Amino acid sequence: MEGKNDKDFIATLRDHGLQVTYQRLAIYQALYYTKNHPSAEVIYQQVRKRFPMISLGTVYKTLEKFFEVGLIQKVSPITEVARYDAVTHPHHHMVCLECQSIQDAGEYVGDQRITLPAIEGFHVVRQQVVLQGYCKGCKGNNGDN
Amino acid sequence: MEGKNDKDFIATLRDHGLQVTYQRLAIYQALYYTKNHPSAEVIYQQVRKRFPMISLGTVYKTLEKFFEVGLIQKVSPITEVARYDAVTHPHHHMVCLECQSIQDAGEYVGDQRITLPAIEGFHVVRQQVVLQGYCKGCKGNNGDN
DNA sequence: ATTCTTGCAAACGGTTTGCACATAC
DNA sequence: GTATGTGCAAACCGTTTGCAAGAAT
Repeated sequence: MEGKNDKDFIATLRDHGLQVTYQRLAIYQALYYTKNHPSAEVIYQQVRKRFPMISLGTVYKTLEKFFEVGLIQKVSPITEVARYDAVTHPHHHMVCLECQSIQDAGEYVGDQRITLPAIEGFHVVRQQVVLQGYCKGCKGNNGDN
Repeated sequence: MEGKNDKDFIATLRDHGLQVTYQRLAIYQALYYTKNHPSAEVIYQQVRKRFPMISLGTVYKTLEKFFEVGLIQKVSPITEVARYDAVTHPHHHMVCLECQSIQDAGEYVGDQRITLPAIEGFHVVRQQVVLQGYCKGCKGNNGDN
């Protein structure tokens, strides 16, 4: 996981059906060697050190492309815009990937102990399970995955 | 939970230390009687049917205020801007409420069966646990909760 | 009377888009 | 040579902000 050279990265891009450019290489490497889940802006600043002529637009387009072919993950936001809920006690949500609807999915956060390793040093205030998928109405007409 | 009248709603607002206006009443009622987790825009359109002079800015300010005093919940987005991750296999995330940093929190989504009732009709593609709290560096200097 | 809220419009910031030029294959 | 990607700048859209007028206590 450490000793990856340019050839490996190029192969990875090709394996995902992507045309290889040095911009894509730089962007993927920058992301690969970061544990921080950086934003597009942060990646842009990082890559710019080596390639000052790169544009922020390219970073956005490239990340979106990477995400489309499954090379990287988009951590958040879950929905494009903020959504509100009059129900204040903690509960889970099911978000439809097609129509963006959100349904409640049970009220078991408090009871249900989600045991995870390696959270020493992290003080948990809230925990929420987000289920992404297709709701009743949208099932069937899903293109991706 | 059904037979709430205006007086009840007014009391609820007062209980949360809020000054009562008909705009706030309308916004809260609109949200209260919706299971859809609507966006600010949707709430605006809804309320506008009864009060055509209301402004979108007021809806935003009001929802933010409601959220501050704990009257409603903001479902998403978890972070303000999109964040990316070269690690593609499903795993949980810890999001710091202070510095917005994101750490991985284990890779147990696949194994860990999160059993929830009432998800018939919903086809789950991904499930993710989001832990919100304070990271090592930010612990202590937290103002809210 | 004072403080808080509203409405309007402008500003803001992250993201997307259109297009001419450049590059990968 | 053709299709695809890049850079730039403008557009876009959800959200926030500033301020004067209005309403709540």
